[in-house]
Amino acid sequence: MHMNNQQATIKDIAKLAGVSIATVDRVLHGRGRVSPEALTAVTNAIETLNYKPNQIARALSARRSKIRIGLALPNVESDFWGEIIFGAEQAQKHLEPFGVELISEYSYSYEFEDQVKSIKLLLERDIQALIVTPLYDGFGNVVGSHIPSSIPYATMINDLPSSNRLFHIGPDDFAIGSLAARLTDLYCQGKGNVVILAPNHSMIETQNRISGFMSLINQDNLNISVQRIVPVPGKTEQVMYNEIMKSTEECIRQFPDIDAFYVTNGLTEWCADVVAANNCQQKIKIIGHEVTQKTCTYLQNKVVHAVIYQRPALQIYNAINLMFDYLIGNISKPESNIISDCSIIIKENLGFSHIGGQNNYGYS
Amino acid sequence: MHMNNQQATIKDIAKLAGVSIATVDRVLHGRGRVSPEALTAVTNAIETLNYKPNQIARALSARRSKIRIGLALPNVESDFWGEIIFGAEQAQKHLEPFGVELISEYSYSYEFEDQVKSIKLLLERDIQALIVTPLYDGFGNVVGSHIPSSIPYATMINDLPSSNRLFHIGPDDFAIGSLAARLTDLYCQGKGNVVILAPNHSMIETQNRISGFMSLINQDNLNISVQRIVPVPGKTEQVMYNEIMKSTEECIRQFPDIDAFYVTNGLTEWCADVVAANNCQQKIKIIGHEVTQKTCTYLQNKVVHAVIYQRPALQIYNAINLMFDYLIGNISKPESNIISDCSIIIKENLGFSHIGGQNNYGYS
DNA sequence: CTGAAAGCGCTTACAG
DNA sequence: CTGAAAGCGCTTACAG
Repeated sequence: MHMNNQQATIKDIAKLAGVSIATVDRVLHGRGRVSPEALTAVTNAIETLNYKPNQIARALSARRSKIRIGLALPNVESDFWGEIIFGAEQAQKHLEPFGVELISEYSYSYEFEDQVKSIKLLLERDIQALIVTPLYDGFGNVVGSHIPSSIPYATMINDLPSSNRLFHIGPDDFAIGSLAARLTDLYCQGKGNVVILAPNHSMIETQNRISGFMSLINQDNLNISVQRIVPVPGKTEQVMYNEIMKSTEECIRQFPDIDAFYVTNGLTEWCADVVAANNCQQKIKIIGHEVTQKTCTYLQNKVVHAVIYQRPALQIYNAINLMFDYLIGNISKPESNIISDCSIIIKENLGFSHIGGQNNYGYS
Repeated sequence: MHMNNQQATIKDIAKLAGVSIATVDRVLHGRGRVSPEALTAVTNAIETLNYKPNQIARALSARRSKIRIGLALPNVESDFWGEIIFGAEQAQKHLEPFGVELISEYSYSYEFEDQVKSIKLLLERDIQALIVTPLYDGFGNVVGSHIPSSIPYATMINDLPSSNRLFHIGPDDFAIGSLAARLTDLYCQGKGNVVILAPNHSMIETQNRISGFMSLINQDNLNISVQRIVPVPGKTEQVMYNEIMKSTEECIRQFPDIDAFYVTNGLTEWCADVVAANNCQQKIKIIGHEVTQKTCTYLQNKVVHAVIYQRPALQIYNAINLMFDYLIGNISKPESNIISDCSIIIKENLGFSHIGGQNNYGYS
């Protein structure tokens, strides 16, 4: 006898509906043709027994056919994208018993064309879904147009809002820009001259961070004066590296009464290199983004004062899991825009913050 | 033919070792008697094929016998413990297909004796493991002695370091005390008089937070002067509520030049109630712990300035999953002391911080 | 000490 | 349109 405090199984509803489990399965997935009578009988049985498919059994069974998810990612700033890769590996490990295979293609620059190549390669390998951090060229072209509509895809970190992506996961850039302004205000003790260093300046994400930054200053009437917003050019690690060093150096010269740098992206450590080299760390605070190994040291030494950490490993881990749940039918349609939880990292919480995706039992 | 890029299964190693899968299983779990020859053959096969048991299949099979995990938790401050319950429900949902059943017993006070009763009730219900936030009486008695050694148990939030608990998960209280001092310093713009309000004052966790707070002041030579440390008595919500209101009121009277309160525990909102009622929010900053609904409002209104959030839902979610992994043999011995990642919550990141365990795709 | 068999709950050909 | 059967990879009695 079936205990009624147990979860009903497909067998239970087959029995109650007076059909075979194959028919129940057909109803559950809406595939194959089912007679109207069978359909209602099964639907009712599902209702009365409050049937929830067992995901484990579903997964074990699904193992017979591999699920391939492609990842098209830049691999430029090594700490940041390395953490993404780590998160993908965690997801891989977690989903391997479910028959999931991840196929990665990296572009070693922020060039749009490189990414288009990556996506082509992935599509040749018979992937069922794709996760991409979309890059842009200067002409409004987006990678979405290179993905056939049969392949569901998600964006991560950078969005393609008007595309037909399945979902996007990433920070609220405007909000973290405001947060950066607050941190700047706090570390400047309520008064200071700031220069904003903006790599990837033309990207909408960067623009939003800057807007958020300016907005809080206005809204809260902060005594923070933005001396200049400096676009830092470059689409490869080497060029960006040289350019941000140069820009930092110039700003230190040009603005002798500067109190803080706000670096809008993960290149914070290179700005810090220059500030430390010029021995200005007492005078100039640095507020930035992301956590790299060197940034940790600079936080310890009080060269960098606060960074906003978007937890890249967790983002891709979640993106992959969400895509899997979608492919396997656990969820019919994910939330379209998932805002990542970003952490404030300062010297005093560095020790217990789960950096690099390590030690987070929530996903390992 | 077995593709060598596929994970080996128990069948593969059985074939290679020339035994049945039952024997392989015996070797894997060290149960039953196995001949030395079979043992080495299987061990070698496992080695050569780099065999990893499929957790999904294991779980599906394990479903035939329920796993019962007991939770002995206080349920006093409703927002905080409510979030714990939410996290447990998430874990329940996640692990239900694995045949896991959670059995909760709550104590509606922080009284040691109430918790001992809870544990007795749980033990009567044939649980295989236990997770507990241990309470203390005034005589050094601990709940560990009430748990038979056959039942593995974990502590959460409060530790029993010298007990034979399997693992502990919780914040580094000393470190978050230091973090609180830094936040106080920042919001006081580098100078201020502080009163520490300390509910659960006698608990080692509270003591550690206070030590951490004082320690950073000394170590970094902060211009923060702690006017007084006020123990707030009470072991039930009602009493604690009255007492912290009273203490806050008295401090506002007694220390007219106070710049900030540091509330060492999750009762921050009640301190804020009094500060707001006395219209002191312009003058007195509040730094505290945990996030409640009212605290969110107070953060918005700048009555409370910063709280340190230990993510209770995530902690119990992780504790339950870890215990499950241990029971099912996925991990032989968890790390003994797992430091939770605590978040800084301020007005500017309230909007995108995943509060209450909601929206965290890492565990739902 | 060992192996054949049934079963966990689902999916997927296959044969009607 | 429908159902019996095999299978996903493991565990658990049961019979030798």
